[in-house]
Amino acid sequence: MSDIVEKIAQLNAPQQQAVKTDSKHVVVLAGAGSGKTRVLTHRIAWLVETGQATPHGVMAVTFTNKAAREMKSRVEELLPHQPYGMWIGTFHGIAHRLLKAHWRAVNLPENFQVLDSDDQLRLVKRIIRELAVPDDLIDAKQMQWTINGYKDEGLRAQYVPETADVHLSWQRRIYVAYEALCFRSGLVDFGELLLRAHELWLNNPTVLAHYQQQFQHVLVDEFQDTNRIQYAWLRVLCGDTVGLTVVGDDDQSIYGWRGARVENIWQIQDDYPDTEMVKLEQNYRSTAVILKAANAVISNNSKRLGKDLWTEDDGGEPIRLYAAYNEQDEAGYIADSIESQLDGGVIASDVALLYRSNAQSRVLEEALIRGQIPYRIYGGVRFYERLEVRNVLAYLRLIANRNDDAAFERVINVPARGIGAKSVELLRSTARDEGCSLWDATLLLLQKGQLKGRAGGSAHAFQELIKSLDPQASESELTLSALCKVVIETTGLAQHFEKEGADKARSRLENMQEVVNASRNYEDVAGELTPLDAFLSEASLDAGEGQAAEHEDSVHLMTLHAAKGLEFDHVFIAGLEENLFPHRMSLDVREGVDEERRLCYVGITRAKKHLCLTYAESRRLYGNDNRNRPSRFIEEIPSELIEAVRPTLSVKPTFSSMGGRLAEPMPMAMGQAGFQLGSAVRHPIFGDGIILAAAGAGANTSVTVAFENEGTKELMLQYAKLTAI
DNA sequence: TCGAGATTCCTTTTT
DNA sequence: GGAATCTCGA
Repeated sequence: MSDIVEKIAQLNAPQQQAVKTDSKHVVVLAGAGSGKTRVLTHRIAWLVETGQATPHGVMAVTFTNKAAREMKSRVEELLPHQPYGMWIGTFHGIAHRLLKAHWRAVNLPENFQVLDSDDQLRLVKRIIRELAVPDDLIDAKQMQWTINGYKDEGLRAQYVPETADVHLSWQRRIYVAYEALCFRSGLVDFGELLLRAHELWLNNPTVLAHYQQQFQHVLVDEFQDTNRIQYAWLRVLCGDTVGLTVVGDDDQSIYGWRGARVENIWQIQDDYPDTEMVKLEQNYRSTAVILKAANAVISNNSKRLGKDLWTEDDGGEPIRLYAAYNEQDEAGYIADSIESQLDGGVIASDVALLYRSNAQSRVLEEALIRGQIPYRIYGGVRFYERLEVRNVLAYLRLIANRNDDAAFERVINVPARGIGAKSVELLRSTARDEGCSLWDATLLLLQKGQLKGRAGGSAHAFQELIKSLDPQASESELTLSALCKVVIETTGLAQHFEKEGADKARSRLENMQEVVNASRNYEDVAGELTPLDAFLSEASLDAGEGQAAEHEDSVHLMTLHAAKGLEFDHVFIAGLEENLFPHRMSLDVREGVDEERRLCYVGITRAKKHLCLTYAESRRLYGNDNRNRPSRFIEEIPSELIEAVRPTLSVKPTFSSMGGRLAEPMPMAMGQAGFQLGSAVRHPIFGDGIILAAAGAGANTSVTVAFENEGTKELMLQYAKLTAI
């Protein structure tokens, strides 16, 4: 007890207020770097230590598994004893846990599976096909998006209003069919987890009463990211008795496009008039310069709750701004900067390189590789979303649940075993007519002898294979990881991918091996679930960001979205151009630019010591060159905070001096030499430079190169010993 | 049924 | 520009 009091005494006044308040309902508006996680963890410890809540009576909700893990370990550090039974998890994880415990009450099969977005898309496509939707009226991706949108809003298919609009009514029909199919297959998508958990409360008063009794206090992190159904779920759970503390920052709301509602912050105050609001405005993370820039940018948004972040720090290096010729130059500059930072003793893992869209990462990666700088990309294609991994998991899912149609479809013909589109179509139509799963349809057709020849034999063999692997049906006493291994080998997946060519195959095999490794962690879990079920549900609810490589000393590359919640000494943000950041797509969405600006604010405030922004005057995107003006966000930063770094070039490249020429066809000889306009090159005497222009043809081809230290020179390609760098 | 060329798509995406 | 998906011929 005295321990936690001491720790809380080290917090600043508003933080202490937020931690110790007796108010039952608290909204903590916490600016970037103001210690919101600290407040949350300390409040949990305070509630427990003062006896206002038992560990069992605390629920803490986050959005990512990573955040949940982090919170758990930090709470454990604060408390003298291991807090047993505390509910710390993601919305989806907690919902999953509830549904597993009360599957009967929400009308789900005991072994229901979580459907990830790729499977979801497949199901949607299948339904669009089956319903024979008039050609191209409905796009599957968009339909998936629509369904998720409905679910985020808490809207089931039956409640979607019927309309005369052809498009909308088809959407409604597809949604209805999709729900039916999920139900039949025992599949639950991400939105469904929340929806069912909400219905669990609504339809089962005794269950709700039980949990309202159990929990004294619920705490929510990143509250600005909650959507309607998540709030509704919280609201019902908390009722009139359970305490609720939420922490959020309206300025860091960057998931509006996914249904997040900042308004939920107001909603609490409406629902609970006694709500106390605490603002945390002192920033402990960044230098004054960085903070001023962030404040200046975000002040251009009008709809704000209004916070003014301040810091005791009063200095800081200026923000560097580099205007690159093109994305190659930009990447080269960033790589060079990082290299010299590392030479100066900076640790690679204290450096982050952020960008707006994943497509930007390739060029940046290449530059880092050239500079031999260790890096690691966060996000991008997640581990459990990789093709080979998903195939292994699909086999496992089918072993766990024969009715998992999504898994069935994925692997029935992978590796190819002679059951092609025709046969699968037959299975589908039978399944539809009989209202059964694809697995049962296969059985039925085999019995009736309607699945003959090669397809029939393969289908039978396939079913036997799955059955033989099922630990429950056979006597095999395989451990989970051994089962994984067997699956990879006996199903032929390993050989299947080996055909792909050396490099790719190796990484595929490695990833599959990684599944085997990951499964080991579930072999001796205690609980109601079998190891297989535990592993599968975890796999679908966890992005699978490698835990092992976490602490490797490498530069972090990620999108701005992925960077939220993290902090780094040195931050680079690349691609500050109109149409890229703010993104083109945001420009015609209501309040789209505001959200982009918040994203920019998030990016800037990741930096503790030093921030570098870059933009390219010309950027090759999707195969053609684009010229965009520097991002408006740059102008919004007071110029006295910025130190502009131009490439060392005597003449500033303008459209007429350089861009005009960019549009001209490049002389053949240059391409043959492996160069293009904008290529970074090295000359034995003049040093490093960038090719600005080229003229002539064949042996007479000359290039204009801007050297870092020697100014701009025109060289004959034939004689100048230029090498690409 | 399979695999190679053709065509298409391309913002972010914690779950 | 590149992957991912689709289509068509063998």
